[in-house]
Amino acid sequence: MKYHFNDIEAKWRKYWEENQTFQAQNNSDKPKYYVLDMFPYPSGAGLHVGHPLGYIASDIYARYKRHKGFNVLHPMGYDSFGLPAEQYAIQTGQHPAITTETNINRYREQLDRIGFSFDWSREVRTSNPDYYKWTQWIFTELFHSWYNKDTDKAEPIETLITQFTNEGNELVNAVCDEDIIPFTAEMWNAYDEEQQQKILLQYRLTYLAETEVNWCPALGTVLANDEIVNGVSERGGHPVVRKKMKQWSMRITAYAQRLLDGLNRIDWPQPLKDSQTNWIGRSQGASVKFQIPNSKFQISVFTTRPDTIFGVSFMTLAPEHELVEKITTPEQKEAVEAYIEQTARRSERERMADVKTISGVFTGAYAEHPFSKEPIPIWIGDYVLASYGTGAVMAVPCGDERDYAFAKHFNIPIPNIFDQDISENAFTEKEGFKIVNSDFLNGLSYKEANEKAIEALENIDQGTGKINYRLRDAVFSRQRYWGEPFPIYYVNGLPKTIDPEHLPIQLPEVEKYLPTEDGQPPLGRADVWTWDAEKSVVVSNELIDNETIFPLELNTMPGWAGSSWYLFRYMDANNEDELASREALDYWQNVDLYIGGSEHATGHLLYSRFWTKFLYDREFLKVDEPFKKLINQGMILGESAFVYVLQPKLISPKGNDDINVNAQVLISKEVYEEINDGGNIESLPKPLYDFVFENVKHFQEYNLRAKDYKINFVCFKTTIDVKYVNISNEINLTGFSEDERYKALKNASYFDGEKVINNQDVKVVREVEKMSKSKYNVVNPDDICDQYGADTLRMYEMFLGPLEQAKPWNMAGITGVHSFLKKFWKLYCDDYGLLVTDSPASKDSLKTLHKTIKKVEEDIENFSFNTSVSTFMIAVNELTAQKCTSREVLEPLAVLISPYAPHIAEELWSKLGHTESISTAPFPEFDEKHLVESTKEYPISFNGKMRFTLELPLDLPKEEIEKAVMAHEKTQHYLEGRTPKKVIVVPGKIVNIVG
RNA sequence: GCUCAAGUGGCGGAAUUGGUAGACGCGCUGGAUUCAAAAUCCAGUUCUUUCGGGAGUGUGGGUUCGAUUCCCACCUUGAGUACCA
Repeated sequence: MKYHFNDIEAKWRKYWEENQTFQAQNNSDKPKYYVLDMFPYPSGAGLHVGHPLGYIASDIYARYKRHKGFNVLHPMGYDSFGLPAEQYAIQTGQHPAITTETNINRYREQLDRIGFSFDWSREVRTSNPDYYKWTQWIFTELFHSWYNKDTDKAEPIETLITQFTNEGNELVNAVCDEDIIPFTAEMWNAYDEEQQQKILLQYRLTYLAETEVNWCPALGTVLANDEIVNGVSERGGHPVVRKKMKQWSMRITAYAQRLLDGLNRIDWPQPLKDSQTNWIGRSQGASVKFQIPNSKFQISVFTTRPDTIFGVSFMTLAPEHELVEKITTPEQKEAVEAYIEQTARRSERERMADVKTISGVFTGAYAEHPFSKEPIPIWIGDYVLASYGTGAVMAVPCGDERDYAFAKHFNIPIPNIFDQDISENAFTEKEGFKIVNSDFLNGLSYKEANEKAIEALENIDQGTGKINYRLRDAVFSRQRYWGEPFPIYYVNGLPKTIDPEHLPIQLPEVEKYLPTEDGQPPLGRADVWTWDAEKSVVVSNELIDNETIFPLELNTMPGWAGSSWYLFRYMDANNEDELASREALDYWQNVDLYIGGSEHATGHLLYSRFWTKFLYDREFLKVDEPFKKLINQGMILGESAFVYVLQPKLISPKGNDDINVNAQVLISKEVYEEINDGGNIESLPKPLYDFVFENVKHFQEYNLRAKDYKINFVCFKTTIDVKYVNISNEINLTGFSEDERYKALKNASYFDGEKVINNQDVKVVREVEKMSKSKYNVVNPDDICDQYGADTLRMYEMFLGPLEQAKPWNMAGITGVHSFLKKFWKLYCDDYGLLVTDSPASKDSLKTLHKTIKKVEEDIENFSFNTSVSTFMIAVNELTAQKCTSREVLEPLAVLISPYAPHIAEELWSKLGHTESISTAPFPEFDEKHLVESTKEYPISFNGKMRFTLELPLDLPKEEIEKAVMAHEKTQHYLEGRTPKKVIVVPGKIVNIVG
């Protein structure tokens, strides 16, 4: 019986599928455990070896938990709405649903080959109407909710209407729009329906608003802040401009504090928590109002340093600030307008890149200091951002570096309110100083002055303590086709939701996936995209009468809509009446272990926490955090392959024509660096020179045009697709024949440093880069499975190093893991059959087994999967040496390894006579008694250096150990005649002789 | 610039509370088997050495009988972030 991994793996994949081995039950006496992977976007490129890394880790954990007696939910699905399918549709006219389906099937085939224990009966796809029905439903729930700051949670909009009806809005403490007009109960009741709806829209958790958005003309859509990197779109790198549009927004800011607080209760990597904390950007301080004398205007600012209020020597407004044009004096008008124009012309990119230049202009206006009543000049400057805080700052040059630089640049006074030196730099510390020159704050510390200043501001009604967040409300509309349609239609321009019983509102057919000519989103092209409010059906656009038949929303939802709640759908994936049943939600609660990449830190992971908290507030869920524990798996990098090429050329006397001579030579990196510049062939090493000269001359004999041309050459580095490179970094040039890209290289020669030789296997130079199709360094897991099997792939991916660490994919070690599995197999059977016997195991074998149980269990609990692979290797090496054939050792060993290498474990398990899947077997129990030793190999150190070991009984007392060591002949040798000053004996550990 | 993480053989990496540095695997060297190769098996493999030893976990200090592990300073690399008032 040989280890035919391909047959074995196919057999067990089939068995698991037919027997639904990994189907989770929604009611069970066992404790529950929910293991989830971040679901993939099914791209056309398929999976590469980097994708399954996290899936393998979570699968090992899920299988381990099953052995440990848990009812495990371990599902998989697809985040199947998204841009690439739509881009492809635009280019080819192919419906995105079709490409998506094809891609999903490819993913599924690839996933299946690796032997994951997913419960596929619960698969979800965000683009499936049965699924997005509930995404739409959650949207309507958000629409019909408001955030009550008094109860600190979301409530149904009805509770707000009741308050309006009874007492108006003055006592309402809600998270809402800023420009709310106060009204009484009488006024509310007198408003017509339309007026009331307009007001309610200012309170809803999802609302329509003119928003300044990041518009990407090239993609024809709005992007979220986290979809923009360095001022260009994350996908495609297209420029992004600011533009005002009517958009759906989500009032995530209502949850800012709770999103922050929740971080303390979840087990996530610190860097991830840090980036959410930064993204939310809480800062505590005060809001201060500065009056502009002789006018009705006042400037409101936010400051984190109210203690420095007496250090204010000017104010700066963002150029976009609405007061700028109102307060600018006639004398300064020209300069101000010129400056505004100048900043508007600068692109976001420029403004970001250029942090050094200080610019600004005086408006001519003055504000009044709230305490000293001194006039304060008001400037504008583009270092103040319109989108943060109030778009205005009180500038304290002695305590803030930007204010300091600005003041220095424009010769504005810098009053010092610290007992510190500020002649060179601003003093920005918050400790180790006393306030001076500050009236009633003199002599106080930061903390004392802060409190006192806020109190004083509140007393004169010029300010109040305030907490500010950097987090903005999330724009929720996308001008896209391939996304969830909004369940919204418009009556007189006011949005109304479609009742839940009529959901889902399915995506309409369109003939093209582009925006319309007049700039409407692609859904503007649909002919049947109108809501009949009486019959509750989508009907043809011609029927719009705005009485019973109304236009539907043309935007679609963003990618994060479907992924914000999918974890709950898996709990009851096929439920047609609810998002998931109450019982399923109560039983599974939330995800115990979530594994995925760190790129979702401020997108998916923040939004899904927000939606979970909302669903919790509205009592659909019993938990308010989606993912209890989260692990970021490190990226697997590709090892791109390169060769250096010398290309001989012929150049016409005038230099206006050149011909590549088909006599390329591959050269080493060293030679390349020497002759890098190209040019005259006289500079080449002799053998190369001869080769080039001979070939070019030969060429010229047959090409009369080139007769007078000058011989020249260029050198370049070129990428070789890794599929042409073998495990020893060699490429076979003849293997190139069918690939257009390498046609020119097919017949290239090779210069080995001494001579030019023909058509040899050449070694490539490797460089570590991100694994991607465009870098030709993608390794497909299917190929590994073909060659070595899924069990080898699984173990090797784990063996590469710690899960969280980024590491390059290097095939060099895979043979070691593969031969380990062969060796493991040989423990159980040889060519003639099963070797396992019922004879009792030796003491040593039991020790090996229990040592392994202990280590593997600890490793899995600590997610240290790489070290358990080594542990298995050691165990197999030892058991092979011990010639162990005992069932009492080999049977538990098969269970131990089954989370890692499930196929081989199942096969051996059935050979051992079991009829049920090994996944039902309990995890072996560790028994300390097999590891108890009677003696210890004591390391004997001299001044901390280990010199030799000495075996002594473990129960030997300290004094006896010392005696035995001192009596040893080697001790005298290492002492070299010295008398030891001290002998440290730690029983069971070590002996150290000092002196 | 700021924040965080990490620096260990030729390579990936191991070392649980401070206690035998380099487990395990790759690669390399030598050997067995073979007509030969693959595969398999055995031995060796941190550096250095006058073969007694000596040095050694990014660098320099410190604490300790003893430091890869703890503390301080610095260097390098990687990741995130970017005028946040």
